Amino acid sequence: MTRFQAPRGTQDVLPAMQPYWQAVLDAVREVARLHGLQRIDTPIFEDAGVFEKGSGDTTDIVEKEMYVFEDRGGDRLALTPEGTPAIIRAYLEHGMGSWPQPVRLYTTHPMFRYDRPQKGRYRQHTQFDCEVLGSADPLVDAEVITVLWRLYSMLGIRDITVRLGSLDDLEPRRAYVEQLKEYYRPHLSRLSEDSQRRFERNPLRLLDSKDERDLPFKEGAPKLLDHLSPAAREHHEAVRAALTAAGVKFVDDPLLVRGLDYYNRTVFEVVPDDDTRAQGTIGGGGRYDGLVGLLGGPPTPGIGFGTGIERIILEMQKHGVVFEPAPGTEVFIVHRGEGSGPAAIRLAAALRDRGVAAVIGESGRSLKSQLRSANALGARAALIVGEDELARGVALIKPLMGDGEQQAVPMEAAPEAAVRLLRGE
RNA sequence: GCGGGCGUAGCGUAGUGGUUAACGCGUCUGAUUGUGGCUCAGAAGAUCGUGGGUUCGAAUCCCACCGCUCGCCCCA
Repeated sequence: MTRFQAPRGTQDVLPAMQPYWQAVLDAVREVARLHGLQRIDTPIFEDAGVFEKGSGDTTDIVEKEMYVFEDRGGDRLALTPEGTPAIIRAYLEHGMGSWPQPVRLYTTHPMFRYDRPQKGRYRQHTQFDCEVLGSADPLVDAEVITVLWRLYSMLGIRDITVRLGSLDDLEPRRAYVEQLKEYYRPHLSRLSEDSQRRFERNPLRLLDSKDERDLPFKEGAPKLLDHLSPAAREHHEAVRAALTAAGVKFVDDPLLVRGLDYYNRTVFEVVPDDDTRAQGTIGGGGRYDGLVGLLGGPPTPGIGFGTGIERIILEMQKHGVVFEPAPGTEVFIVHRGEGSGPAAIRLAAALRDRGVAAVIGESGRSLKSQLRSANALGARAALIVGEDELARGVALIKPLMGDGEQQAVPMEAAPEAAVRLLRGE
């Protein structure tokens, strides 16, 4: 009999890791409140078309990483590989276009991508996703970036930089890409295999190559940021000015290209200053003014980001963020002998009615063993109900912190006595 | 999809051709009959990732597969 394992690229979040998750989720909630973001939850799976149309069916995410399946009714469904198209689907489905604009939404949602796992990359991960729909204002771009910035700072993550780029609008970008291809075409045979592929598939990525064979050509290549259309140039400058005003540490990154087709104008990533690996990126996003239209809606501008909670936690650990053990059991109920079980249950219920965390020892274990459990759980007091106590109608209350004496109290008064003891008499 | 590293009790490790695979932590039990932490004693817990090969003999050497992990492509 082979034992089961968690599927490749998935992980169990064990109790010891929960404080990190709790801290991140708390911070997400708080930063969302501060920025006026409203929570939305979309299904784990969607019609596969939402992503094929939305994310773009030539993107890696859709082409090689999406979990697609047919359900018993014959519908083609996909496990959510990224949040934006799903949220836009909901925006359109529920007529959010007639809510006060812009609509500011966020979620934390599991994402699924069939990819080779490695540090910071999993087949199931969780993203904090934020989307603001219905505004083309560059101030909104900056505001969205400050959501990320504030979140990271709340969590003790420092030494990070926002990389800021602009992909211009669709038409001017096409012209630029032609220019770029013209520049590279004569050198094609001397480029790396990766870059030869990029030339066809995603020419913008040519500039992002780290291969030695490609480096000599990068220098003279036309840079997107130097060839922006006037409107995109103005937008980009406005975002920069706003980020400066907000105190966000950022740099222009003329090579920033993102793996999704729908972005235009502002794109950004947040990377740790000491991490150059691709999956060092802890968050990223951009503007997508054409996407709502692609999904069948009226022309509606939008911008958003995703940030991986697992990566945030890795970064927190790198920064030495640690948590006090969460306060657990307050009162441990030790019981022994005939009829003590129901008495213990009754005590536990009475304690919980008073808001006290109570755990009952296991039947049949010695007092010593049960008290050891109490100690292991960090309980601050024990209530002991044995044969003698049952016969006398009392419970023993024993302080486990400090050096108080244990004493007998009437059974009915025991819960209140425990509460008083926890309060410090 | 490509390349590197690693698989020994729940966890961390030792053992690198020779009896019943060792240690620490953790778990459970006990230290005069009903009392935690510290200490002490004992116990349970391992098909040495799986399968094949070499050998008188394999955790140890070889091969394949599986898994984990790190990096590349790409992404959070």
